[in-house]
Amino acid sequence: MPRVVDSEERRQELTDAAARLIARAGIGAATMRGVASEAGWTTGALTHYFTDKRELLLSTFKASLESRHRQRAARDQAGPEAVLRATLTAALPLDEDSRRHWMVTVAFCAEAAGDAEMANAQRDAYRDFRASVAVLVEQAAPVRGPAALAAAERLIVVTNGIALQALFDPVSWPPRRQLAALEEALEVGPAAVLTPRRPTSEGFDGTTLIAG
Amino acid sequence: MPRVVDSEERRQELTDAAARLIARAGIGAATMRGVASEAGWTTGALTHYFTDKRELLLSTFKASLESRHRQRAARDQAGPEAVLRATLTAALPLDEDSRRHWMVTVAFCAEAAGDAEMANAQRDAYRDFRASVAVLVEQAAPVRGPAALAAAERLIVVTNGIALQALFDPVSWPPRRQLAALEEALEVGPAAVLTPRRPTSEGFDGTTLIAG
Amino acid sequence: MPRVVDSEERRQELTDAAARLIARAGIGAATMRGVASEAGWTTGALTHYFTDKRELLLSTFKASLESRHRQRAARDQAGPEAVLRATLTAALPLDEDSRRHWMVTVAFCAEAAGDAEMANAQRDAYRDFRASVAVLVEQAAPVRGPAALAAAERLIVVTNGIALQALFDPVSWPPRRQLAALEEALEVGPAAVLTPRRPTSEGFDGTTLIAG
Amino acid sequence: MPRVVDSEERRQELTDAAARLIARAGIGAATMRGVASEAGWTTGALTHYFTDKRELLLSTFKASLESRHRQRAARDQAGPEAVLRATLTAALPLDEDSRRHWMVTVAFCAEAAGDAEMANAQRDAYRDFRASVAVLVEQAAPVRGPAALAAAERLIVVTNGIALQALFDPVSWPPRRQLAALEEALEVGPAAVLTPRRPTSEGFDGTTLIAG
DNA sequence: TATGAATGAGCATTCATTCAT
DNA sequence: AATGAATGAATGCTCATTCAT
Repeated sequence: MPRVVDSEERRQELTDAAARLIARAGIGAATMRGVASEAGWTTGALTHYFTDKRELLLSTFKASLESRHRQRAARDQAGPEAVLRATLTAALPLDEDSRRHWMVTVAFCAEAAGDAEMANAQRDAYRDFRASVAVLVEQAAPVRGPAALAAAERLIVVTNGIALQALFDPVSWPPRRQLAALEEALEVGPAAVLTPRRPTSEGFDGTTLIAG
Repeated sequence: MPRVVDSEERRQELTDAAARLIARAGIGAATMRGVASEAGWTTGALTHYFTDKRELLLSTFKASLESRHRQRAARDQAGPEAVLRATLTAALPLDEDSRRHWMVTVAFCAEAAGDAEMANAQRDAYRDFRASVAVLVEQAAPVRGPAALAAAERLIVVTNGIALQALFDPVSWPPRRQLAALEEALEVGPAAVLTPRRPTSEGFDGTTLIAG
Repeated sequence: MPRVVDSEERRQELTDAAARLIARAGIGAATMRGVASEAGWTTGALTHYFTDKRELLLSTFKASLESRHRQRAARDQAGPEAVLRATLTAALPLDEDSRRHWMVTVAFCAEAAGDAEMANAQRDAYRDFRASVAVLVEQAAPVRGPAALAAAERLIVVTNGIALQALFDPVSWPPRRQLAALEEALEVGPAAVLTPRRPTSEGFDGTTLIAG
Repeated sequence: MPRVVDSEERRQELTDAAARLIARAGIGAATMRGVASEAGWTTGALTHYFTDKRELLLSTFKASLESRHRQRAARDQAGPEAVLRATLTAALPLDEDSRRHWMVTVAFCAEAAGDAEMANAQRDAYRDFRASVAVLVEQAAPVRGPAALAAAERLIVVTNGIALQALFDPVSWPPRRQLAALEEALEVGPAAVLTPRRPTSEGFDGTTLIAG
């Protein structure tokens, strides 16, 4: 009998390394050698678990999504409003981990152009997320069906918009600002589905932070 | 006597080719050979106008921005509200050209990780855009200073959020839907700075479109 | 107690798979993985029975020879003329099996260049065959000693010449033509050691077959 | 203007190196790096002139044939008997050069299995040779049409048979013996189309040479 | 100015081989 | 006996880059 190995765990280990590398040094640095080295393995081990680089990248993207989903599921015991808030919050690049997911997503988008399968994977992931948020909206607010889906899209518009700016200009968009902007959108305007959590005196005023 | 060549025009020609290639086939296809071939030149011509690949990419990104700015400037004769609308609209991937700019931006973001100069170029481009929009807001609405900047950010949040979803799922986000979503955000909620243009019965209901 | 395994039988099984693969897909396809897969085993099993790839190839060549010898021995009960005829006939690529032996031989020749041990194995195999044929000639015809050896060489010249052409152009050299050409050489000219078997009206006229 | 290079000459230079390497160290040694090194160039130069390894191998085989043809053409001024003799003689591995052609041919055969295009190239080369020899037979002997083609095949059978044995066992088959065996076949038996050149007392007795 | 020949490092991938189980 | 995880060197090939013309 050969050495017993948890194949899925090893794959996870390797896609984690790939995600780290992509987030830290760009998609261009995500070579087979680079990923193997980041993971502390050899290239041979990499090809043992992934047929080729494309599959590694695809798996890295999917694992990154899985990881977000698992985090989301872990919060499912709270009330529906809290869960919706937490779900959208988890989609913001607030810490190293979520920022990494965003970098993987963007890198994957840049790589997916001209690759139908990758583009579809990304589109499906987005639609899944939209559907999940719609369900949460139905649970948290008195909207149903198409209206819930439209509300979900409005919320994702705001979340993604914040995330992208934070990705481009992290200094101007520290976690506190991202959260304030999301909170405001959730409570005011077309994306508003939640009642204000607290009469925050802080507001959404980023200008004082654009020092750098 | 050497042939007279408009150096700037040639560079534009080459960065256009690079942008086309990146948008069509992904950042991975943007090799020196590939870009030269797309432009109808040889690699030698490429290295004649750009010291190396990095400069080519950086120039492609900057040229892509320039191109957007030029389009924006071309509309400056209209009223301030119209100019603001047009500016944000121009930031949406509504046609081949603007979609190309977005793909370049995303590719550049994926490439910029771990490259301070590239990351700064992207951040500065974002800040320039924010400042431009803030000026337009001051001209179009009764807000000034930091409040105008915050309003600009809100508007960019919405614009980028729509753009990113449209990039991931073009089928669900045809031009008409993108415009409706932007219009709604401009007129309702925290990002609202404009008075409704028309009592549109259409609204922002994407659900009927999410069939495919 | 370890499983009881007929080691020799297993080696035969593996070299057979190697021969099949070489004949079907060329020497380049004869990788350790490929041979193991063709045999229905893993690479580990392969290295269990052969110290390395070189030994596998050498064994495959030798096993291919053994197999021919065994077929020859099986016919030894017939009269000397028939045995000589059968021996040379068996050296022609008339069916899948003998064609396979020829492909292994050729592949081995291509591989043996620059490898003294392999080259010697091939030379010795050739000399063994020559000696065997010489003995059969002595039994079948009234020639002895050096003259029998020279006659054997003449016969092998013809046999190999037919075989090589049949290998290059199987369509022009179907089994019937190969046999006719051999028969003619055995009965006429410098290689003739046998009396004509039958006054064949067919003759050796390949031209009608070279249509395709 | 770039450096002026005779592209065809360079290709010839590279395929020559490949042929040398294949003959000296076997088809397994004919790697891109190995061939480049043998030729005194880099791998980059190799891929500049050949799209991939397969094309290099195919070109090497074809160039090897071309070379034989050129040598044949150079003798075309002599009388028809001499030309036929010279053509068949040139097909024997008598010197380094012709031996190299044979090794390339054999290596190519081992590689061609499972590659239809390569196999066809080899078959066509064989058929071309057969047709050429048939023409020479018509010029040198009073046979025409199908009979000439059959005679050509008989001669090639002998030539190839001698060559293959000489390839396997060069010590037993020095040039003198190869020539004697060919001469004998040309003048006696089914392949005889020529009148004896001289009443040689030497005959075809290889046995005294099989010392080593 | 522009070419394309040439470089050689680096790429993804395949391979023979080792070895713990 | 047999597995298959793991290695790392080597492979074919692509690439950015240089440079003589």
